[in-house]
Amino acid sequence: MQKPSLTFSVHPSSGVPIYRQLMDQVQALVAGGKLVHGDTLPSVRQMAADLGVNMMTVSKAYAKLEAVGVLERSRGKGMVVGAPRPEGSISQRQEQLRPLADQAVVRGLQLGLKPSQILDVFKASLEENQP
Amino acid sequence: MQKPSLTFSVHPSSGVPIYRQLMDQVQALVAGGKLVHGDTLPSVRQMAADLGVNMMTVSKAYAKLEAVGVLERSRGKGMVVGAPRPEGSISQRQEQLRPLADQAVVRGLQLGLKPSQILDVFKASLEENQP
DNA sequence: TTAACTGTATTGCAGTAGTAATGCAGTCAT
DNA sequence: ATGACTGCATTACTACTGCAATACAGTTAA
Repeated sequence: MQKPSLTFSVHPSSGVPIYRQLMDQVQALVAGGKLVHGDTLPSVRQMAADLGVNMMTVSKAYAKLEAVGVLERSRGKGMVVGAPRPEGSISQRQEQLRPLADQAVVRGLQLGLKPSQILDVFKASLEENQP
Repeated sequence: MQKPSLTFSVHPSSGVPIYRQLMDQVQALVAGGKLVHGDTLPSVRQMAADLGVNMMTVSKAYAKLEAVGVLERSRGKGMVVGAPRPEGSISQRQEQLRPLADQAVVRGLQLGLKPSQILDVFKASLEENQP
């Protein structure tokens, strides 16, 4: 199933690599449930044309997303959103999340925010990304 | 004031650049209150010898930390932990934290964790980094 | 002043990241 | 079988990153 109105955008001179901007957007859509198992994404050529970039750049993003388990790809067909496949126990997965959490927390403290104020940011982010 | 027992460590082949590993450690110590305004850090040569790396690598880490406002440096003297200087309103600073929070949240969702489980990770991280 | 400490600027170099042009290869409707 | 669509591998080039060797420059106490 092709989702009609998914629009992506990249900012080539933002410092963040194009392929990564694209990855993040797809990943957020999947994590947030806007894209679910079975949905297809625009072809590399389509997406490349839309964004005005080389198709290999798009391909690279897709490839990395497959490596992470977000997408499944097959030559001649297209890119499809993969089935969610949680690996390991809950606490193991929580452990994996820890470094990112630490990074954010340290940054928050360094901004002079109180723990409760930092927590509020996390809560807000959770609400907005809620599936 | 020199803190006697601060020990740093780097893992050169971890993929994370040495200077960044060092930055993160110092930054975490400052954010967590283990290093406060006025404390001095080991000299670049000292630190370089301890870690077994080039002193320019240490210097680079220190330089970046100064750019971020964590340290103050002056030639001939040494590196000193700067005064905390929160900029902008609370909500402005919370806004700055938002991208990092989003990144962590998306990752958590992608790991198949429930919002409450993600929040638990954040709380745990906050406790451990508490000033 | 000088010794012994501080950090810095310059330069070089190897490795990698990011992007792209182009041709190859699988799939499917006709 | 063929055309039109899929994604992929190869190659190449640029720019940047990370690290280091070395020489320079400020500070302070004797």
